Amino acid sequence: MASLRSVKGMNDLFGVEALSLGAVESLARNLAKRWGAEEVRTPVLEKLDLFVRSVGEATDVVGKEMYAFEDKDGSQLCLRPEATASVARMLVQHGILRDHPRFRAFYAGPMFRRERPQKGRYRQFHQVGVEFFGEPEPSADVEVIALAAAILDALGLDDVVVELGSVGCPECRPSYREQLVAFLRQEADQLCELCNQRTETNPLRCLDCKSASCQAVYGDAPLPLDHLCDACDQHQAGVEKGLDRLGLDYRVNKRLVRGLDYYRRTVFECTTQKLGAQSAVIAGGRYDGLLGSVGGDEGVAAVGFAAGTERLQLLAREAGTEAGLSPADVAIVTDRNQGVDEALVLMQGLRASGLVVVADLSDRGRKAKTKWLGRTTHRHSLFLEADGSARLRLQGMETQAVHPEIAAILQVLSSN
RNA sequence: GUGGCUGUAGUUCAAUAGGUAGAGCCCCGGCUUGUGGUGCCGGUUGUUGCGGGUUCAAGUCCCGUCAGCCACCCCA
Repeated sequence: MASLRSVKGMNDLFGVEALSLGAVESLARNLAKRWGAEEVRTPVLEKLDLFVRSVGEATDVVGKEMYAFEDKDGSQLCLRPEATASVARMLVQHGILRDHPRFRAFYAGPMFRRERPQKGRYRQFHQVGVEFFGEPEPSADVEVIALAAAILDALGLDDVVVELGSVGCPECRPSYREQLVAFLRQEADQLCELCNQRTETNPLRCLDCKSASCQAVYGDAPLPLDHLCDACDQHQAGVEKGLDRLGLDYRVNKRLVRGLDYYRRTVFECTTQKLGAQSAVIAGGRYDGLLGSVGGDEGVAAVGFAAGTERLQLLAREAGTEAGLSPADVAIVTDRNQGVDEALVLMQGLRASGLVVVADLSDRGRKAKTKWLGRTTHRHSLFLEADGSARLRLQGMETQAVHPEIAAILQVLSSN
């Protein structure tokens, strides 16, 4: 068995685990619908190149955490590490934007990243997310953030903070980046080894280094928000104004950056202190131009976010709002294996009328069956006696004898 | 990829200074209670993660390995 265990970081889900993960997904799905998003499903397996070109080859997600392999025909495939690139690819491949120049997508499903597993982080994990395509205006950013906030709110999560920032656009980012790199090089001897590496590979990410000594230096660093071009600046102002108008709480974080290359302008993150090192629960932003990197129209705007489903679930558990297993409507028990056929007919009828029915029709003893009833959650129970009579018990009510008119029982139960 | 902690029945855990592996829960059966998680009796379950080593003898010591958890990295 040891060798047949599930793969490291990939978990079997059953009981409340499976149920509450599904509950989080449908909660997000229902809310996304209210925002006009429609559900899409894309394959779990994609061409490796899709992520190399959109997410970025230099990013950790693509560079070191991807499950990539060669298919039998020699093509390079991988398990998707995220879904945004896939959705973008889908839109281009099917020319969806011709019919729907503004398209809002919702998705839910498993993603794969080969990292060391820990609390709230698994190699196969789940995300729910939305992408709004073809909407360049700040109001779309506001709607996206409002949806993220609505999901958190619906789960009763009030210790999650929305942080907002901007990483600029191809107009203003290059010059800002140069300034930042110059600053970093000047302070190189003050910085940690990692930040010195990042200075060359991804300087923006230095800004959220966890080292206290680095942060001390970054107090004087040029920040992206202070170096936006006029257009980005106005966009940012528009987003903030919209959020204010809706009364949504957020905190402007001047040094908020992203790990994926495709972000432009707005970036935001919903964070918590309750998941150990995994503070990000929902993260997103704007990625205008992403369609260009997957072979589509460069000019198409896009905003969206992805939420870690397990992380939402874990937070709901701590908040006491996690969905639990629901009780059956009726539990049926026979006396030994007497009256099994009658029981089957009854169950068929009850189920046809929409009730959840569980039963123990085995030839086990009365004791075993009453024990079973005792630990099985249900609203009503029906003890079918060998003589054809039945005892109906409503939860919390006294036992009462009932004659075996199935129709009458059905009526009693379904009118409840 | 790096570091720390852990690894005994399905599960939660025990096992004095190394001496032939135990308990609760759960599960199964019976009795009792005229029938709802009661009480009593009985029963099943383990290559003590795996592989080496030290020893007359290792769950207990040493090495390795794998797995889990937590942290770093990174991210949702």
